[in-house]
Amino acid sequence: MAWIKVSEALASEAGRELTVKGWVRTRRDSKADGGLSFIQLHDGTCHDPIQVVARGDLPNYESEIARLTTACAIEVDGRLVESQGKGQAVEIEASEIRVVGWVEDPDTYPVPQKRHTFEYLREQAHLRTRTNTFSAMARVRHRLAMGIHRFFDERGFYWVHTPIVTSSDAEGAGQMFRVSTLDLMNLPRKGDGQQAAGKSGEIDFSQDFFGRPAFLTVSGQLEVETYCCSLSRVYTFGPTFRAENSNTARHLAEFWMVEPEIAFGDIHDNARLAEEMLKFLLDDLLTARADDMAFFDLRIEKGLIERLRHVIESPFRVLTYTEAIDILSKAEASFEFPVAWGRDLQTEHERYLTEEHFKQPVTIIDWPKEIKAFYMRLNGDGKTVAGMDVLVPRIGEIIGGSQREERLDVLDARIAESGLESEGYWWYRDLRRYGTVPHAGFGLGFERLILLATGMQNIRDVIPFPRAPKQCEF
RNA sequence: UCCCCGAUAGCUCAAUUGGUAGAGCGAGCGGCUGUUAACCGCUAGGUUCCUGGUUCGAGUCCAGGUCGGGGAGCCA
Repeated sequence: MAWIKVSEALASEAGRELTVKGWVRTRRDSKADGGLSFIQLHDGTCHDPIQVVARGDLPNYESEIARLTTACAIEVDGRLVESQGKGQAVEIEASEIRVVGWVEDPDTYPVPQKRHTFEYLREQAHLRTRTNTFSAMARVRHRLAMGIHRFFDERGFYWVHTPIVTSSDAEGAGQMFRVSTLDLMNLPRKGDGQQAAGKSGEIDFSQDFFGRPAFLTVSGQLEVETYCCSLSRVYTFGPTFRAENSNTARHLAEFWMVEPEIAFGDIHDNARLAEEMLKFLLDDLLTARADDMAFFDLRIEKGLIERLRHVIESPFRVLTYTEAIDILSKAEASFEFPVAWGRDLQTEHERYLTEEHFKQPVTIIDWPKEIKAFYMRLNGDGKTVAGMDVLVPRIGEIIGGSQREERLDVLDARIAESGLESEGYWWYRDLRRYGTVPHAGFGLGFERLILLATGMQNIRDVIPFPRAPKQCEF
């Protein structure tokens, strides 16, 4: 008999002989018809389990089948039949059930079939994917990741594998994780040839693995710009690391980021690309994972699907920072932090704009240069730069991007203003020396996209093994 | 990093002024039923987060720590 996925079995016509393999969700027994058991079997290929009917006359019924508990792994041979009961169209009439793996102690199995808090399941990250929510999350995450590749591939973008280990500190913004093979108990010091613990003086990184300080990347942007200035349309998609001691439901120390970069494009092309991408991804997800999305809509956030459709169907509101400040200063809401031109927007301001004033995603462009990174293109007014933040309800900032400064003299001035050393950016400056071109790009926090798409509240629940301050189990 | 809250059975939570630690869910056994968030009965299950202190007596009060949650900052 052909071994098929549960998803395929559920979509098949009755009468088919088949084999399915998976894990028991529940077993219910009945004394009817000489005894039988109903087993809900799940293999992760779709949201719904399939019901297996095991008759009492199966040879191992008393010895094994009647002792199956949640999470036992089994193989089932049988025939797909129309279900006599309500709740499912088809079920499997088992002709043979083989137990592959038992659960050693059902009483202490960490994830029995009952409600659990997400906080508890986080401590059981190796088992939580056996629950409805986390298997749905895994399928949604996969679909969104594949959607990102498909979206860009269909539009002629090349996926560039920017390095994880880097010596440049991208924006000088985020705290970085150091990568080193030096002996922490005996660090080499500058000054003389002798190495001795406790000696004063700076650490001599020339003796480190790379011969210089190295870190985990906080962004692939600077590197991907080099490919953009040759391949025209590129993107990175990979893990990113921030050593910030931030403990919130929206931050991770290790997260995945999508960073497209387009040549011969400006801030408006950039904003359009961001909007088109988000809409494509959400629309594709609602179609391809309708089963899981219905679950999130029912159990995680009521009205989720309707809200996502609203995001897909209504144009994003694009406005300048100056306009945003104007709206906020006229707002009747009372803010904890003051609203004034030149100050960064606080979370409460972002939420007001996207949740209360516009009630849809908002793209804010043209920010004061003092509060944005050095590489953002200086506008004609000399006061603002072509930066861009996309804000969405409930999440806040989901995308941050900009048109890049392509003029070498302006870039050098901005590097100097920002107090950075221009030497480290020699290769970044070279892009402006040899065939410079207007270009733009943005970074999308992949896990924040998943929060938006699923209605989940905590970012640690939309990545398989979350890494955060004091959290690196598994 | 800052502010607030919390930690008691496998899980979620009770426990009055400091005085014998309980329930629901889950689990095991039995009953009933083409069951499906099943239902009914019985049973088992505890170093009350850690260290120290106050007290005749601490789950409860005090100090320090660890971990978790909510909010903020920073950001994606």
